[in-house]
Amino acid sequence: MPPHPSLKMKPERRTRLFAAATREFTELGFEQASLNKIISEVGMSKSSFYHYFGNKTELFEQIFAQTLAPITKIAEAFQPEILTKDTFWPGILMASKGGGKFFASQPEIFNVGRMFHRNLNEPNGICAEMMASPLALVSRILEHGKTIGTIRNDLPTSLLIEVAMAMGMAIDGWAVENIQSNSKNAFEDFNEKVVGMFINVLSPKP
Amino acid sequence: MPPHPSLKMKPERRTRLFAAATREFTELGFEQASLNKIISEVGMSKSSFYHYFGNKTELFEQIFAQTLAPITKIAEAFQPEILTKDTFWPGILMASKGGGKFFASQPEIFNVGRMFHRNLNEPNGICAEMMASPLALVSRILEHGKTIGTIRNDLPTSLLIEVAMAMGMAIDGWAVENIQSNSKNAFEDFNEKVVGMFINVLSPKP
DNA sequence: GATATTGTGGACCGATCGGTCCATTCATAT
DNA sequence: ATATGAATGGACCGATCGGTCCACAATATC
Repeated sequence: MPPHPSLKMKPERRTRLFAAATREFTELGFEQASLNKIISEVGMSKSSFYHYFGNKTELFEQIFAQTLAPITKIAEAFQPEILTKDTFWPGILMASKGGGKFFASQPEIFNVGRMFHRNLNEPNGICAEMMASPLALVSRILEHGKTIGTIRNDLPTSLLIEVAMAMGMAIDGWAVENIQSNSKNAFEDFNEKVVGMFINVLSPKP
Repeated sequence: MPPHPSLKMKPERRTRLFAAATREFTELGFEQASLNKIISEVGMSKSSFYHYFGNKTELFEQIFAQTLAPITKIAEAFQPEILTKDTFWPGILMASKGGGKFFASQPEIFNVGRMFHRNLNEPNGICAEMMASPLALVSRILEHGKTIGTIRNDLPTSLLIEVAMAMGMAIDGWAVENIQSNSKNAFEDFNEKVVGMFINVLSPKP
């Protein structure tokens, strides 16, 4: 893959464009988002935009590529099969904290993540593709957890995935709007409680 | 409130219109749904439509009024304050089963419910209004549960609401697509497990 | 059968959409 | 100074949107 043409843009301009686009995509969803509004917001003309991007979709994809793709790389390197009955949940918790740090280090990633979530169910299927490998990872984690007895076996994995994803998104959305305190303790406490909720739902029931 | 003009339509035609609209609204969301497509699908002209409806929004609202409003009436009559420590979760389970029966008795309500969920986050705010009282009810249930010690007190109610709602929607969506067996036993089992998941997440933690 | 009311087809409207096109400007390298 | 390619402004395109309007058809009332 050759480098994307938009990388030739003046970085500051590219950043402002991406910020405006992220806001618009998040608020309205991909289809409903107005490309006209995005570019007029940053004072860019149609021809300039189409000089750097083939179409609206490419803008979306480039934002993803710049901020979220590195995370999926990390996630792909994660080997759930290594986890044992004793290390399973601590491993998840550690990964969660690590991910949290990564997120905290570049805050705009929160917004991109929300944009991503917001558009998962759009009929264009852009996100569905990008989500394929992370989804497969979650599936692997849950299936492995079932074999070693740390994940409940009485409900289908597909349901557990849906529920876990929905919980994660809900918690993330709530956190973005309600946690402004940067108190590190509070954040760690919260993180542990969140993982606790997943344990409550997903671990085997008597 | 005078009766809505659309009630004068030939019932069979109204039903077909509502079915097509529900499908479109569910698949694409309110804004993205094409009114042109809906009416052409049922062979109705623009003028006919606007003879019975003031605008696109009224169509959405009428579908809601016809199928979901009765449920919210029932929900509003529900008095969570009556529940005690012993009757809390059994009461919820019973209500859940009752609701399930009501749903099962008129299957198209599933589709309308999904349409409703699908559009909750749309920026038009139509659903947000309709959702106000059900949301308030959930809030009352959780707050009351906190005072009698059946709901965990270590996390804010607003977060618990978000998580519970997200779980419910995820489970509902999964069930609609994956439960076709009409085996009554299987359904009751599933219902109990679902309530169990809510108990796992929401009940107090040591 | 004449009259009034209700229902209907379809052309039309302004707005907005994503996307194209081209003439001009700007920067850079020789 | 000039040639060259990248960058830009802005008019324009066809399509689609929700919604309006009016002339005509159907139905009901007398």
